[in-house]
Amino acid sequence: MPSGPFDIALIASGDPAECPVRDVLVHFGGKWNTLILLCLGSAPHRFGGLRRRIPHISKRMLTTTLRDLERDGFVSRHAFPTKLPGVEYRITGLGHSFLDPLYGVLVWADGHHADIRRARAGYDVKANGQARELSERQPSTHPTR
Amino acid sequence: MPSGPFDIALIASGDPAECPVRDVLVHFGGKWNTLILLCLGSAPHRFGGLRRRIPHISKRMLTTTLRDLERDGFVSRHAFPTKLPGVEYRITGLGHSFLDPLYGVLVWADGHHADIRRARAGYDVKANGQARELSERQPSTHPTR
DNA sequence: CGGTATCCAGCGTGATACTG
DNA sequence: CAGTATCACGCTGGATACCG
Repeated sequence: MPSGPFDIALIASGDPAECPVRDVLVHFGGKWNTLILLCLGSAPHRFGGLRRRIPHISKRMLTTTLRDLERDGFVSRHAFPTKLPGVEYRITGLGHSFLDPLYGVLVWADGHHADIRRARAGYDVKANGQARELSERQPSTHPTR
Repeated sequence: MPSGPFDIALIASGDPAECPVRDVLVHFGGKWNTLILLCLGSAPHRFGGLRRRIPHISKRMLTTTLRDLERDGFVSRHAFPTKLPGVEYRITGLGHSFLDPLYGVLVWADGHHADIRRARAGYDVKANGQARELSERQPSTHPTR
């Protein structure tokens, strides 16, 4: 099924605000979104718990990303009004259903990581070789500034 | 299968350059990457052909994104040295295999678009309501600049 | 046709300090 | 504990002009 063409117009259609797919792709673009979703997918977490499980995230980015995910209905926030504030984040049904396609990407990434690195290395040596070739023949067409 | 937890460390591990998953997620993050991949997935395209099929893309962004995809082995470039330059871009085996997880995401996005919009609208009215409530009680704690 | 070069605005992200 | 406020900065992407 996934082998058929997908309608380009669905993504590229005029107004970006009207595009369904971009709304979703945003959650891949963010640096922390997938991490947080993955964490919450395994179990509910408190704010501090998330910070501990996600190595380099700052409080600010954790907050803003959680707000984003909450806004789009991927996670829900539950604050219990104890003396010291305690807040738990859980994944919603919508968020959970999103884990399936996400895992698909992750599995692919894991399986093809080596291929990508190899392609990249090959491309880079080729690019460097050409640059050297050019600069040897024409010391400076563009005077480097 | 996709229901099991995925190792967070795989994504969050110390050095970002060492992370396999981020290498792939980059291709979702870019504004044009998925569009181009989708186009080339249906058939090989010339540079100009891609520009025509992807509404608002500039020459610069088309070039840079194609280079990115080429570097990572998703597409290949074939220039035939005719009088007027002609260049064809094709999707590679690696790129084609990536279409499967990509379609997974796209299908999900299409199916849950309405849910996201609804969640977003609900969140926004709630946020606005709270803001109004606050400003009515305390005219200006922070003098708004 | 298929690009490069250059400049620039905006946004995403990080660091730090303060708050209830 | 769970944030918010503020500033700084780099990178992405857009506009424009030029090139072989």
